[in-house]
Amino acid sequence: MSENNSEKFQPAFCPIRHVLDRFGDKWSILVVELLSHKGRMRFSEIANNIGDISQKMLTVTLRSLEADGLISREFFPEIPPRVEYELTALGKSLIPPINNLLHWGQEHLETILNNRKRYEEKDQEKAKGKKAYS
Amino acid sequence: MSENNSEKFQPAFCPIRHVLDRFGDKWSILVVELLSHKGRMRFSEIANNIGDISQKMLTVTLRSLEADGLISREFFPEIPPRVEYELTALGKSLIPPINNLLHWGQEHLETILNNRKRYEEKDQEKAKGKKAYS
DNA sequence: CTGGATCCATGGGGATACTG
DNA sequence: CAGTATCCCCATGGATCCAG
Repeated sequence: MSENNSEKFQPAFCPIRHVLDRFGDKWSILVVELLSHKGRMRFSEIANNIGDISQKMLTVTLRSLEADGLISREFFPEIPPRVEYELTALGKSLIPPINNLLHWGQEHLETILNNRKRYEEKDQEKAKGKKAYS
Repeated sequence: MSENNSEKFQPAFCPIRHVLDRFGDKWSILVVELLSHKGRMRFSEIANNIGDISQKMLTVTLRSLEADGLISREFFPEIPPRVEYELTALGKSLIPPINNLLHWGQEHLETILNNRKRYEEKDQEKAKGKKAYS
């Protein structure tokens, strides 16, 4: 009985965990979103558009997205070399759900920031109250 | 001109970054998802359902979700004490976009895992090829 | 230009002990 | 039971140098 209560959130069973592990990093979703707007892009283009990503993290992110089949990588053996990235069909299928989430974020961002601010103020009051006692 | 190219992904300008910062951690989305299924839950209930979250991280996660106004926290001064968490209206509004993303994940998880596997194999072949040369 | 390889600092997050 | 406080480790990710 007690076994049946803990059904589907235990790490082993649930695919949700895989998804969250996949997009839990700061950059993956951002890169996908970026590529969805600009289409085909070069390495340095992506780096410049994001601004504050190190080239190491960009490389790692692109590799893992490529490994999952979300983006394609085309290498041009020119001098200087050129590499272009693009969303695959699978990658494109990810755009709608991502946009939903981002849209929700834009819609509620102000509310959330206000909530956060109020919460911090309440926290400081409590801290004051404690200090007044001692 | 060159300024106009880098429009909206720079950290300062874009609300997307706030969203990603908010949900970039491993646990927030999982807790929201869990609460959306079970409704009102106690601290230890959440911990048990997730399984492999430390009580520290659960506390931190719950606090930040509460700070953003996504969940409500009710404390019962009994002995032993009891605390119950629940999604707020704002928190509930987050369920559909999250479910979309998770649904996408479930649908494509197998494909992704296969892609990843094939990618690793290709990687190993390349490594072998290199060694054969030297 | 596009990375790979390495070194290294930071902080996220676990383990443990303690409190109300 | 539901945290808080502390210590501490290790992965994440930045900086730098090197290669094709």
